[in-house]
Amino acid sequence: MKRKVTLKQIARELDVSISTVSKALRNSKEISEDTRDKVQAFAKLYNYRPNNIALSLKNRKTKTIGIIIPEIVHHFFSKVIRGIELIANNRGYNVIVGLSNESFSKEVINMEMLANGSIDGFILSISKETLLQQDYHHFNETINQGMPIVMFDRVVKEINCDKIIVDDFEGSKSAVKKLVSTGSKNIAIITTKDYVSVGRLRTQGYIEALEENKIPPKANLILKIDVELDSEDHLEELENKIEQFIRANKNIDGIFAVNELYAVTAMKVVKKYGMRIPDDIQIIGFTDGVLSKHATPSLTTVSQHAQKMGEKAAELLIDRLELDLDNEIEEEHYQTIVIETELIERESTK
Amino acid sequence: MKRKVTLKQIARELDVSISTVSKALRNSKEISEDTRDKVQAFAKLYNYRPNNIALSLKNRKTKTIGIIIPEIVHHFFSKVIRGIELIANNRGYNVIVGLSNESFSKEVINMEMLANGSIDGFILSISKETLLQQDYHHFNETINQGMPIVMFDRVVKEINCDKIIVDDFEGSKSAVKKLVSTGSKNIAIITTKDYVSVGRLRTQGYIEALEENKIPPKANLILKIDVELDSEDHLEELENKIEQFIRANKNIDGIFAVNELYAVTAMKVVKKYGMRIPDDIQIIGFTDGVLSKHATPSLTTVSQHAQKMGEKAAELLIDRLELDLDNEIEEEHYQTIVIETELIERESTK
DNA sequence: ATAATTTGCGAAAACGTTTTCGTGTTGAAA
DNA sequence: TTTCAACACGAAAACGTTTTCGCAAATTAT
Repeated sequence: MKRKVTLKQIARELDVSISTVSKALRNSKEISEDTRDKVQAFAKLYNYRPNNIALSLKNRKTKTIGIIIPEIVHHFFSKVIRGIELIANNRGYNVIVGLSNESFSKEVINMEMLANGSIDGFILSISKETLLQQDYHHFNETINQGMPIVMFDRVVKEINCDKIIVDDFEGSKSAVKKLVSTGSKNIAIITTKDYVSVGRLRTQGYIEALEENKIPPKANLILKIDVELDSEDHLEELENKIEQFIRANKNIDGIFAVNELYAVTAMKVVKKYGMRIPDDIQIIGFTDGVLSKHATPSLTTVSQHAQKMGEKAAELLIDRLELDLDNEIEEEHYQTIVIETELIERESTK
Repeated sequence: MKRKVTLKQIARELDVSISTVSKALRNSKEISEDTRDKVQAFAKLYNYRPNNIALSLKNRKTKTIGIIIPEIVHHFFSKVIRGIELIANNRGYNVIVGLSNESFSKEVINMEMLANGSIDGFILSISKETLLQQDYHHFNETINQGMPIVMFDRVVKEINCDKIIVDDFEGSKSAVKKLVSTGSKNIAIITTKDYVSVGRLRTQGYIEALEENKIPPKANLILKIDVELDSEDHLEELENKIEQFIRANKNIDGIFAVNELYAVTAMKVVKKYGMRIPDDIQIIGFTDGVLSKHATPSLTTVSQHAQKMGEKAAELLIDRLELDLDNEIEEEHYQTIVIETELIERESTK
């Protein structure tokens, strides 16, 4: 087992100084051709690679991006990561992932762990618990220490930073409009409680779409699910809630669900009651995940372009990181980029 | 914007030496109670946190694990990551993720990037292209440099390292046995080409289960899919292949598919042909992902306990990392841990 | 009062780089 | 022959830690 070779070892072996080795490897003109060749040959032979940690310390930047997300076993988030990783890698950055697991304290701890020099900046989506408690001090502290943050999807207006969001409002509106235009009269929405910003926005889009079509929204057609039921362990309970809801409103002929899970669960219930999709009832979901694509019938859905969100987030962050280097004048101009949604029509709508 | 405070700054501010500050913060007995309190108060006030990079350089370990996987938008892999992250975090490690995207060169580049000091060890699953080319030099080089590797799921016997695998052979055998015992006579398998080790093993399990039940395996009931068709872009082609296969073998009354995608696609085709599941034909998949759970009918499947695989991998790696510290005697005793599979029975079987 | 010990702290090295500055040697110009 | 520039290289600082060692002052033991 040969350990990694360092400049010092090469220097000793070749009987020159460390600085000479370093310069020779970087093709400095200061070094004679002779020594340069000799050093480079030796370095190649022993497969020398500069130590990243030492470079990070010296340069005071790590070329690493920290990602904090609530959950990784999730089509949307993993697609975002893929987008981030793609861009990051192309631009010479690595990606380090922390999971908050929807918990406030894990989010804080994870961020503190990474903020102490391990990374150059964050890309994150806020945990539900944090949104609920509305405690954002850790974001501000991080930013105040000069570490940029880019938030995506679950963002919050209280924090001043770059943001990538999906147009939840318009996306949801277009989905509901589609239901209206294809003949649904009693359109229900299955959404989250309001403190989840994306849920709230999608609910608003639903209401506005109805109003624009002169359909008065009815409170009993709005089902707000508690986020606790989102996890895979509470599938049954979720199903029960939706079943009750549908049984209590037999006249529903269109459902807009704010995520995939709600949509497929609704579909299951609807099928159980013998209603035909899309003839008797149309369904549209949000997030173009693997469930929508492979459901039977396949699910019409609002695509969020998750991967593009990740790519944009990475670009924004890296741009800011590399801009900070030159312009030490802090360009405190934060952007919020809206990624357009797209209605992907499949079999669950007419 | 206040930059992160360092020992040096605290020292200057309090008019003591850097070493005094360092010792005071670590509650060294060398330092008087007076100075200790003073330093600690000051550090707390300015929210001092030691710089991870400096620590990494000094200690020559980063407390970071590198993960290389072929694809992150994949239920199995993201569950593994979740398991790794869980254990890693509990034991004070971070996790840095690289994606090979099933490509040999990206795998090599990613590993080289991380191996230069950024991480203490690897957890990885080999890309299909690497398996195809059978070029494993990068693994050996990494190991030779004293950086431990733990492989999971897609492993290879040529490399000497810790491994976590699923019992593909037994898992597949038990699935096929289940089909036999519930009355299927003509059982087909939809699998991958043989160079994907897990595909090969599952095919072997299928054959052995048949033989143990005195059913002669028939070549025409074995469909080997080219991995190129696995991506989401080739769904149609995959579906066509499976459709042809089923049409050519109308007597099939049981299907064992070596992954979720093949299983749900087969299900789709079967339903299209008006066959009832499980009455006319039973289906079992492999990998307990979100598709199996939410398919209609829900899919009986062989669960691989992906999260547990990740946890075990992380434990194995960290154990070795922390053992190396004390015992500089290299305990070159590598383990291969087999995670038992579990047949999760749902609606697609009798 | 002297010797021995303890106490409290600082200097410096080390981890692996890059880079600035200084310096001795060489060759050419004066 | 003297003067100067070019050349080729080394020493040292810096990034932020931890830790070993040394040393003066204070305290205790003789």
